[in-house]
Amino acid sequence: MAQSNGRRTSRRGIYLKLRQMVLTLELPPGAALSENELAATLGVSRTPVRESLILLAQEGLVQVFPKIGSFVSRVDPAQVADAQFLREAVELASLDDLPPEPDPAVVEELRDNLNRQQHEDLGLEEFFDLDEAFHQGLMRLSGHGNVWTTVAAAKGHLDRARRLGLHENVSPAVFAAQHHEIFEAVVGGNTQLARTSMRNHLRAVFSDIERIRAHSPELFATDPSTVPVRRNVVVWE
Amino acid sequence: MAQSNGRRTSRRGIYLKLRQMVLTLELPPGAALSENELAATLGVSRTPVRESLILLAQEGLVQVFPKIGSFVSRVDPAQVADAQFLREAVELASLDDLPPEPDPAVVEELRDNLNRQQHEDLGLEEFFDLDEAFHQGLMRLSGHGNVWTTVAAAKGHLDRARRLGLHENVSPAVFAAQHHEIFEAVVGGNTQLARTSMRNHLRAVFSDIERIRAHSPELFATDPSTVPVRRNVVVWE
DNA sequence: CGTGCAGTGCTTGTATACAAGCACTTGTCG
DNA sequence: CGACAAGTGCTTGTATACAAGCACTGCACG
Repeated sequence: MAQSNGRRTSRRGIYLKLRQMVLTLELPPGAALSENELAATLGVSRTPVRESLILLAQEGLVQVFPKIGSFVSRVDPAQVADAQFLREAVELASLDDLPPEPDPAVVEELRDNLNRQQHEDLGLEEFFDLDEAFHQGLMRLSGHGNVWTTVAAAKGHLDRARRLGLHENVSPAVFAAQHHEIFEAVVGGNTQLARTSMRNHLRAVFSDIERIRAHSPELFATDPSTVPVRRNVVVWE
Repeated sequence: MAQSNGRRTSRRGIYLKLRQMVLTLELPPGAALSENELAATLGVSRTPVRESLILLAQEGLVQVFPKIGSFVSRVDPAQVADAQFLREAVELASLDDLPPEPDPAVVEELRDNLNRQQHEDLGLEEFFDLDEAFHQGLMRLSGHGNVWTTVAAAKGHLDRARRLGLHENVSPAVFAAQHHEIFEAVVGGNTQLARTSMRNHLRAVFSDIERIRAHSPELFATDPSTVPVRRNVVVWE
């Protein structure tokens, strides 16, 4: 329910850019962020950078330690589980509010989305974008499109865990098929089938994460608050 | 899932104070907020005040119009409905995850909470605090206590609408009784009854709001973005 | 060789200065 | 009298300066 008015400020752009970089793991979990360094790189002053980091910190994607440093937060399994519970509760409840006659425009949009998911040479980021749009479209179908904003803001840790998973192996094809199954149940008016399909889909996504955690534990937070490590000062020349 | 580390900064205190004032309607919907004025009142510089307002803006409690002004956002019926849907979905789903043997400590805490709700001379703010703690306690019972943080952050508009409602008339006694009903069903292990009780309770809270909206429409937002009005410059002496 | 302590360079938090713009007031001119 | 334009005072956005503190380096001394 972020209420940002459309005015263009440099902060807005920086916030979106950093957020994207964190979610896509271009800025990996644990990476050190320096307000000064980011400001220099982006060609602005500390102020808009700092304000962006504060917003990201409130979302849980960044941790700020006063007088020490700012870091991309490690993927917290507890927050992943919380986000999983949240999205499952919301998306399933949304299915109960589907109208008898869904908006044809949205249905068409979803159908087009599914077609694109089946393309052979689909990049990972493209798939994630389509996945996001698909789930949000379903929420819009039941009139709760804006609630997706809240869910999306809360599932940053889950999204990063998913990207870790799909980076390893596993083609998106399986998930695309599940999307299709959900869609057919929805347009067919079979709410019960839609619910079970959706639940299975979301749980499958979730179970993938546990596998990854055993594989790459260093990207996950172990203790509730892992100790921040100031990076060594490296001087070039 | 706000990830604020415990370090004490003046921003933290200011943010919490302003948030409280907005939620309790001490700063009423539509009120103009000036960064300079707030800074002077609180005895700090613009910086921590400004950063607090940015956070409140992201929560939707404040609207910032560059070069024009900052305002406490009017209660948006759409956001109230969104929050209602969100909390209902989450709280009902949480009941499904109740363990066979609930944590005795939390159960005791809830029982104590309910006792306090029955006090005759209970102030409104005290009731709201108890109400908040009760619902959060139920979530902790099923292991989803942290998800409540996300829900709480998203339901600012709903909370303000509720306060408008209870300011008018209606004693909290009715809601306290519903709390009791839910609690008994939970400790009795009757999940189905708990669900229906919870749903009825939340819907009762929600229906109260529609009544208020007809009564005091000026506090609600009408258009998606109501036009901000710069307050007239008043000079004393 | 080991230990302690000052020094250095970074970090974020806060305060302040300047820039850009909206809305209203007021003066001036037709 | 009416209308237009410059002026005034506020607003937030951005840039910069200073304050406080952590972590490490490296030297001095026992």
